[in-house]
Amino acid sequence: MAHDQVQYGAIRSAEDLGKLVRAHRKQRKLTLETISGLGNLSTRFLSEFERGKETAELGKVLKALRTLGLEVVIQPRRVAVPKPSSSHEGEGHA
Amino acid sequence: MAHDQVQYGAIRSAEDLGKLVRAHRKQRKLTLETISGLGNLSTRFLSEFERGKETAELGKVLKALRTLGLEVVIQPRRVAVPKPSSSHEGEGHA
DNA sequence: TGATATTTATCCCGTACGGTAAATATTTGT
DNA sequence: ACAAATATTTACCGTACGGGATAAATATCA
Repeated sequence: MAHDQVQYGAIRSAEDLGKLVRAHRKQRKLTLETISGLGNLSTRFLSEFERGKETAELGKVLKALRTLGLEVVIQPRRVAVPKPSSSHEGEGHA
Repeated sequence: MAHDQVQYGAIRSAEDLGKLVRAHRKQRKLTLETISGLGNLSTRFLSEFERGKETAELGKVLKALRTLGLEVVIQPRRVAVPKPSSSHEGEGHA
């Protein structure tokens, strides 16, 4: 699989966030080093963050998101919408 | 002023996030201790987080948000929309 | 004012994170 | 497919701080 479509949307965990970020970055063909330079963040941090590090620091996470052109929106949780239809989601664990 | 309306929406900084969270919690008349119990988070952490601690850990931040019934949405940054009109925004620092 | 909520201080263990270089993994060209 | 080029991960080390428990100090509310 080369490039699935990035699934922007609600985040439940650090892992979710990391995966989304990595997908977004890859899609734009940017390297960790590039982001590192643009955002003044270490590649080490970025690497761990994208792999779902729970203990990544908030400030750096926000900076990484901004650097990548991503926006964080907070809103009252919506009542889980059913789901249109797709075959291979990737929900995984309950 | 007792309770302004909580401004859900885009987050730019840890401070923004903390303020939003605190406003949301207050609006629901919940105490730090209550959230602490529900989310298994220390009141110390919650207090610092709501006051904008940049170094708060991502995992705990997400947990706090969930516990408060808030949802995090990530999306490509929208091109800054003009602004309808209001008097006292609170932009502040450049 | 009394009750309730939030902040601060103290003690302390565990680890985030920045360089840097080496080890791996992934991508690309032919 | 294979090798070369490029990207990502991992190991080391040391400094610095996160955050848990708990109690005392403040602040806020009714």
